[in-house]
Amino acid sequence: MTNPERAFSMDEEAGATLEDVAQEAGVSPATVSRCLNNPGIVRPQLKAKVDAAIEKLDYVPHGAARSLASRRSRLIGAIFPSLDSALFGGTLEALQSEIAGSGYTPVVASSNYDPEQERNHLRNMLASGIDALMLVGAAREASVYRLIRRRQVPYVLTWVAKAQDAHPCIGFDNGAAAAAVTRHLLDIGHRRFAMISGATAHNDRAATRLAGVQRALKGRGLTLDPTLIVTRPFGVEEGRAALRLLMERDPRPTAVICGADPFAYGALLECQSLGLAVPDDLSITGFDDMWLSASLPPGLTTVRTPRNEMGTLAGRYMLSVLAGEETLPPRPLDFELIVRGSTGPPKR
Amino acid sequence: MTNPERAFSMDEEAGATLEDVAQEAGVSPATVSRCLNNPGIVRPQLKAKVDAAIEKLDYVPHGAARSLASRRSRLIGAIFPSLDSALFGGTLEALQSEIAGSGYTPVVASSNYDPEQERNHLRNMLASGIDALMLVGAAREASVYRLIRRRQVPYVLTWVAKAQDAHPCIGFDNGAAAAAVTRHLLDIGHRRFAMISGATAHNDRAATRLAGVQRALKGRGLTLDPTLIVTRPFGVEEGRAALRLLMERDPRPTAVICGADPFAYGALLECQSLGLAVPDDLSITGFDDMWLSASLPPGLTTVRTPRNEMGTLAGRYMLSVLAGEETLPPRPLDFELIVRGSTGPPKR
DNA sequence: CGTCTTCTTGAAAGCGCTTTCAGAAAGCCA
DNA sequence: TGGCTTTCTGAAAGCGCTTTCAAGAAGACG
Repeated sequence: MTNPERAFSMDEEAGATLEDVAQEAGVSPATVSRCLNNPGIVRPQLKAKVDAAIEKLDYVPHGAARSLASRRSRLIGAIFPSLDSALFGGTLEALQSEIAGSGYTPVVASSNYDPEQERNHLRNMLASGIDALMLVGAAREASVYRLIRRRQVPYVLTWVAKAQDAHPCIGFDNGAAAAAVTRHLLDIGHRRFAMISGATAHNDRAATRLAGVQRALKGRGLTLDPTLIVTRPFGVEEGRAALRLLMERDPRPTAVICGADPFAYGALLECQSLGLAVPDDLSITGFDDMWLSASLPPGLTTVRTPRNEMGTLAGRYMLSVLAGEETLPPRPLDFELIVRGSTGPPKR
Repeated sequence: MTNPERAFSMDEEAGATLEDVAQEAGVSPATVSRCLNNPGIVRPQLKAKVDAAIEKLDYVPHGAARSLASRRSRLIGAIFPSLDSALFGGTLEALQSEIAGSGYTPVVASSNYDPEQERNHLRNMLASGIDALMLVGAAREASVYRLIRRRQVPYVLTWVAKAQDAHPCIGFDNGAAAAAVTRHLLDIGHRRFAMISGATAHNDRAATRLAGVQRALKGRGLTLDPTLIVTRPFGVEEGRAALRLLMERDPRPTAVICGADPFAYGALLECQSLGLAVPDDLSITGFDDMWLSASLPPGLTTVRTPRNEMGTLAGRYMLSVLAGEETLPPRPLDFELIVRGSTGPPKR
């Protein structure tokens, strides 16, 4: 057990074990363990000795051993569709801050919007024994959820307000948000709409946003002309290209609803190139209120989504479930319609 | 917030263990273990039986037990200064893709550019038994490196080309990149420079970039007027504010070098507000070639940094060290000066 | 001052897996 | 076919920690 060498050199290679600490402090391993996990029940005097020994030996508990014995890994998995836009970064960062205080660490993966990759990462994470799991969106095969349930891992879906099978969700209503944007445009007089949407195939957020727009239009007796729906991967350049395409339609739309801010940035920039005045010739809206939306002239009308809050609450929710508390995910979070200069009454 | 039906029961419905698999397949646990870790050495016939048993029982190895016995966690730590800009997201995503194939998963944390937080996360990660570690930048207290070395955890620093104490680095020369930008401006005739820099306190990348600019100027017998150096937290609005400030100087600079693209985006937008023509009235440069740099008129002259490549190579380096191969980190990676419309000869 | 609780503590049994080590099986050569 | 080497397999000993369980110490009470 104890390495005899270590008695002589403090800087031995192997880290000190709990047993070493026990010996140093003159107590049993059990007591040291208790000091670490349940300090309340050990006599202060002993605890002080143990703390001193820990300090002296620079002891760090061995996570795997701990997990094995306690059946908890203190790891929380998080799988995002992508990490290299600022979109999910905020959620991840908030999640991380929230759980760090409780000694949990997130393990993360990016699925590149690919269900297959997501499933692989999930398998991997389950094998490494994550205690809880955060996913984005609800659209995935039932077998994936079965896998999770089977392992009894608490999980939460983010970026969506509700899912079909009563999965716990922490998010906002994408459809309502898209509808709100649409109604704003309707209210100021627009009648001919176009939409630049992210791919809806495995992305229920994109799909729901599109549906929200359509629903709002239908509520006023209008429909979204299918030739005025352009579906693209997310990106500024994609937004530019999409706008150029839309401007070739006849008659042109007077408002372009973008399913994500980067599209809208591209659209705004392309208008500038084409010499179109925003909002007089064309109104443009975004989605998410990302970092440039306030700054890019004339200011982007968009929906502020609670992306940090979702991370925080998802973390809090999982911690609470892990603590054995009876927990219900909060009701759908609020979004906020931010009206800026990129929308106005149609002038034609 | 409570519910009689608990969302999840904490009762363990134990999953199949390796021993169950062994029994099902009629072999010893050792053989099953070998099938998992070293399939080559077990007779195909037996392996088939084992595979069938694994399939049948839907067996997933227990990560903690595995780690404990093998002394490897298959976890690789990565601590970033921030995650909610797109800057480090690309590095993380690339790292993740690179190591995923080898069965490793990244555990990540964000330090918010705060050494204290970084240290805490590091402790946490060491405790959870990461096999390797990726950090950003080299500037941190020696005690932090001691902590890592003590645990014998292979590590690599990214976003820097070299560090004082021969830490393994995978990155590019920030100073040379900044100098390249500066020389470009010098070459087209600029003589009066300003800089918008990130905080240099615990950020050696920012510090090195600033130093690179100063070095390049000194090479041509010029200096950077201290009143023309504005230090700000990264952000578009901060860039705007900084530019406004700089335009109040007399005489005005003819070129503003930004230590990061978001600053430059803000600066460009503020010029637009102020009615300044870029590049005729003012040349502006950025750093990192982020997603909007090509699109934001008139196109931002900037330095393309190998942010994905750093993630990939850092992953590859760590895997290679973990595989016991003798590995040298690659020589400093290339950056690329991208000249776009935001720079031109001073017209005044 | 003895008995009954209530707190603390230590001994010991694992948690599920990997990995020697030694033995069995199979292959090889004469 | 016998003796030797080379594969392959199984038994068993942990990896470092948590967590019963029972015993000892300390306090409460008559």
